[in-house]
Amino acid sequence: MSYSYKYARPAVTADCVVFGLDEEDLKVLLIQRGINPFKGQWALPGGFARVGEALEETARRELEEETGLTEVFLEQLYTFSDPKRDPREHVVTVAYYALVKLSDHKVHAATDARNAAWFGVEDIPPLAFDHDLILKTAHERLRGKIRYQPIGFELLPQRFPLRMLQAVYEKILDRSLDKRNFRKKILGMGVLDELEEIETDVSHRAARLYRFNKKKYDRMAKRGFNFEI
Amino acid sequence: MSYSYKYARPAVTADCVVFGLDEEDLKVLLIQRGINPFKGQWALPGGFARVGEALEETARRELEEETGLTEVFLEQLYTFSDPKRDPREHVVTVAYYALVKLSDHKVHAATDARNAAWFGVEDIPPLAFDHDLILKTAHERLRGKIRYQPIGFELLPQRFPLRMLQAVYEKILDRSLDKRNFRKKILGMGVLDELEEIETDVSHRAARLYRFNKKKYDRMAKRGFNFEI
DNA sequence: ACAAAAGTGTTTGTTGTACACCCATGC
DNA sequence: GCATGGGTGTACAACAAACACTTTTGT
Repeated sequence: MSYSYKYARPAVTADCVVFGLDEEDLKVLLIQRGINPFKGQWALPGGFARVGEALEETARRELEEETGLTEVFLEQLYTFSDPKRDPREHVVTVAYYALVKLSDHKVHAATDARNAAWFGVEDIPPLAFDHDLILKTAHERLRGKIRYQPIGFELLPQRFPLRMLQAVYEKILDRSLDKRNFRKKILGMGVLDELEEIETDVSHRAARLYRFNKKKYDRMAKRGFNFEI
Repeated sequence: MSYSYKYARPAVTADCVVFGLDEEDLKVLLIQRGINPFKGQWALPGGFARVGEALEETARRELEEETGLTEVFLEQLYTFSDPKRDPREHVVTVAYYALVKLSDHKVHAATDARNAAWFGVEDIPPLAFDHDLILKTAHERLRGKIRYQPIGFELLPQRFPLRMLQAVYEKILDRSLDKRNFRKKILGMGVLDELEEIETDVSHRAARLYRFNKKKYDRMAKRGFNFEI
């Protein structure tokens, strides 16, 4: 069985750059390719589009199949279409980036896909295809976007101490921030709910926990409020 | 002759949202479709990708074929892949937006394509496919991007008075700006060359002309300078 | 002389930035 | 009692915003 078209068509794929954050680093999820080309090399999770499926669905489906991840924050990044980016033939790939709460998802990735692993963004092995370029583009987008969109929360558990939120920004922007100014600014925005809870299992004074209030943010955004760190 | 593939493939197209600015309005270039589907309706210029051609090339090629425009500022916007966006079959389109200096290009569009025309962004006829959505997305992108990237100059002739630059911002951001503050800010950035020339053929005091100095801007940007209006 | 737009500074309020200490808790 | 991070305020500088009049030129 095969499919015929009057004119030649490029193949279409979706690839995902999945970011997670742990105690040390900003991390990216890679899979080891089981087939040629680039068999055995590390690559971004992704795969071929099915007809009748929007590309975001393709990205989510492949992500689940290859890494077990579901229900992650996912946003389109850029479409890469250099005809030589795949040695086999012209393959257009629509790249997405995802942000996951590593605390929730660490387990899944390990169970569902033995050949998936997290790598520190500063310590990435050579990647298949043009995936270095895609990764670099995603990293730049993340750095740019985190400053004026409230996406940093996607990397944290729902309840988090301010220290962790500050660490998200410091790790992604790659510079240190002043604790007092950071708190003043983020609390001043009024998009965080102060919870009654405090941290547990820490070997020092426990910090108060906060939660991002998306509804409040959406209401404020509609009225012209601009999130910005 | 036809082309066969083991798995079904969506078709791939590139579409362009071409913005221009005249004395009155921000305008968009549309073409009237000569064939079905949507024959006779207005649509964004664009067409099918060729294998071996990067999609930006597709966009530029179709733009020239359909409207006569060449060497415009062109940047990828977003990829639209809803399987129902084309009634015939699943067509993934990679959308671009272009900025043109209407003063230079007005003529070409008229000669090379009788069925191309400029429409004010607030006065767009019903468009084919999901082109309204693409246009809306492009307009939002333009509004967002012009504030922190020096792309407004792409809509002006090389030499322009500050009044015209201010008008670019006012028309795209859709609000009025204070003349003194605007001049202070843009001149303070040091990315404009003050020319010896002044306007001609105006029925009032002629303004000094300026030119955007891209080299200076690039150098400053590399050192962390952020353009922002 | 009139119409049209060019060109120009100052004041005020707001926001960003820099900076250091005491407190609570677990070990 | 010590180590670790939690939590807090102030002063100064930089930037944004509001605002009005004189000058130049063409008709």
